[in-house]
Amino acid sequence: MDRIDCLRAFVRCLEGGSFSVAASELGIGQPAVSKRIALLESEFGTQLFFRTTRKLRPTPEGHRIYDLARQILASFDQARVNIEENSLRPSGTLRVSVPSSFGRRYLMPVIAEYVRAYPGVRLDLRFSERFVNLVEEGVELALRIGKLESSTLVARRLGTVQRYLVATPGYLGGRAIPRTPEDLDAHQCIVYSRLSSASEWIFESEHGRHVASINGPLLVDDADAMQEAVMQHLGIAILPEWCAVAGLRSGQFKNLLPDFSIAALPLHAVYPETHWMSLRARSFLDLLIKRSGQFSTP
Amino acid sequence: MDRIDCLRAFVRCLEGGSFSVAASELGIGQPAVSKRIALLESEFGTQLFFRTTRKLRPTPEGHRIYDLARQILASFDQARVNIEENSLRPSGTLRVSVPSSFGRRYLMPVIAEYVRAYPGVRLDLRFSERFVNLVEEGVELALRIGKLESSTLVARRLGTVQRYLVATPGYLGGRAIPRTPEDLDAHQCIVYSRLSSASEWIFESEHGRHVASINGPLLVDDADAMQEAVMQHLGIAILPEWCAVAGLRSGQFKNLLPDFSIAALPLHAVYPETHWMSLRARSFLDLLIKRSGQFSTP
DNA sequence: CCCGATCATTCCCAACAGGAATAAATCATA
DNA sequence: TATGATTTATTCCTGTTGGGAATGATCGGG
Repeated sequence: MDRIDCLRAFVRCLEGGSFSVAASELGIGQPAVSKRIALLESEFGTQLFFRTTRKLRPTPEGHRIYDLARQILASFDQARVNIEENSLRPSGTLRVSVPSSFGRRYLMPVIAEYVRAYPGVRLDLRFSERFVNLVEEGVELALRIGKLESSTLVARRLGTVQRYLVATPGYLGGRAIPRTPEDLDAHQCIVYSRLSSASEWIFESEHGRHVASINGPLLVDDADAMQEAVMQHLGIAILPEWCAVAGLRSGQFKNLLPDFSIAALPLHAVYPETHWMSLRARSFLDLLIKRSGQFSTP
Repeated sequence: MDRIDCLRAFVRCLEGGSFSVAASELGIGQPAVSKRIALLESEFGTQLFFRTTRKLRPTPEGHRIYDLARQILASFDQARVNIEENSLRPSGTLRVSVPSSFGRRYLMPVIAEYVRAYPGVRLDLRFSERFVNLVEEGVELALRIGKLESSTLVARRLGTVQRYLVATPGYLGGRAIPRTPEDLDAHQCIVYSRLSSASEWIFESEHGRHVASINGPLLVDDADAMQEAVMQHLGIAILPEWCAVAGLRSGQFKNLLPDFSIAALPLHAVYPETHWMSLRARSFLDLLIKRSGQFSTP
């Protein structure tokens, strides 16, 4: 028997002066009220009402309990209201894990829109290339680029990230421009260390699959840093589109092996499976989905 | 499911950082804890913990609920303690209904003893000749003299009140002293109006039962007033022993018809039947029983 | 003295809480 | 990579219990 309900019944009885009235107010039968009061009385080991079939008068103990019951019910209802009113409008702290360079480049407009739309939410952006443990860090939503490791997380695909093999004319000057993946063997390759394919790059062409084994001198775990390294003429790298496009358009970067395609990477939002996804996370995800067209540069 | 217990489980989980630990602390199984948290989550419509099998971290809503839950549990436990500590020692207001003159004469020593013994109790003595409605007036215990009307009250016999037919020499002077009940017809009889036998007095002798019909000019509903009337030489009255004895001993009163006995009246303590008689009432009743020997003058 | 109102009790049924067993997941370690 | 230990979720089963209808008892009024 729910003691909150018992206390509620008790309060109604005391205020209404009758078990039957309280019963109909509570939408239950009169026997239920009798039992709830009886249960409270045995719970506290004391009588709460002097009562006959006609009169109902609280005992001194009843009066004492009444005050405390009001307090308890107020706290409980406050808890409910507190939560409910905050579930009409997103609120609380929403912690989101975002790949650093992707986030900085593509996400900021969405972030701005979200922050403006939901002023009740405190957004805690965690930029990181790592696949953080969501639960441990209290992260409700994460964006992830690349093939997902199997997990219990729910994944929602948001888009696709194209990648380009690029280098600067400054680096290429004097070197033989690669025509096939195999030619990369003779080049300085800058490797993104977080992908599983760190030691080999895979290309597809009409003739099938080509695997180039890489022995570059530089491993980096940040796309922006990799782009910077390319701009410093340090070598050839596979850059995600948001790092490559500007340079390609301006002519700073040359797109190498244009006839060989590099597998695009999927972009996912992932989150723990739960019966009760918070509204703040839900609305963030919805906004991500709505704006997912912006996550690539046509 | 008791939401108080659910909140308790929730608090233990948050503080202990684990469902299992909370379960063993609460002396229940781990599945029970899982279910209680799940119930709270559906109650509030929000997730309370980010959790995997290894980590447990409260959500923002969980934190908010935590504070309120602590408050609720504190109130509840306070209610319990409040009541329990007051049921070790009698406390509260004990309202007792007492026949006026009997109470003033015989009860005061017991009252004094009770008040000294149980300083936590506020004793609310209601002197009245009426048989008050206990529940309506919030009276937990009543002393009643005379035959009890049938009722649902529990009655505990405390003793017997002897009655005497008395008058003053001052009244009798010049009149014929009654020798038989029938002689009372020629006398001024002072009648106690509360007894059912208001219009006739009944005597017993070795020859059987005698009924004297009374036509006194004075009806009184207070024994002390009746005694006073006798002392004013207004007539003959049946006085309870505590009103009669002093006068009889001092010679102020003459005991009439000594060969005819007047039915003694029973003295009862009555109280509503209840599963949870308060300790204050219980101890008062116990004291009454222990001291019931004082309720007559040998 | 009967009638209406009210509370307590009984009885029955559906719902549910609780535990054991099991599944699933996570993390550490070999 | 595989295994084991630990922890939570789920399932299934059973005993308990909450709830209502019906009934009984009591009170107060006409």
